[in-house]
Amino acid sequence: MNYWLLKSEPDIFSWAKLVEDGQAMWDGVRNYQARNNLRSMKKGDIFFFYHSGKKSGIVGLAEVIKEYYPDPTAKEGDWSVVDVKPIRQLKRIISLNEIKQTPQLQSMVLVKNSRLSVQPVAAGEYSFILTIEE
DNA sequence: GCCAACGTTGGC
DNA sequence: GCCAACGTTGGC
Repeated sequence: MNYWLLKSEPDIFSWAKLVEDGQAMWDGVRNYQARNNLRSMKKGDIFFFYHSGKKSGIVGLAEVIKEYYPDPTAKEGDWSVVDVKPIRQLKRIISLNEIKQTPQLQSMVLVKNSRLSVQPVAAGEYSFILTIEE
């Protein structure tokens, strides 16, 4: 079991939309590093759903329900998608600002490479974030 | 809306 | 293969 963090612009695809739809195909990834991470995701892996933009932060927990397959929205190139479903919303949004100010989370990819849209999360980081959720 | 950081493209 | 120019992302 691995943990991840996937980013989305809420105007493009939001947590609310994922909950409303019940599941989704995570398409549109056009960055090789992000794509490779996407391909490493296994069925049952859990990830943080992160909203980028004005109110950037982690909003929910979701799960991979289907491993990678070709991205039907890609006109050219070798791109992939996975299918996901929501698990639950976090009790509060864990903002990027808070993550940056939390010493235990300084090694997160989010802090070091904020642009990567599909990134791994260490098990320790995952469990720590859940402890500060309350 | 600006701009820093990063990735990609293409000329040489 | 280097690197300048350009495009995109995303925080502020």
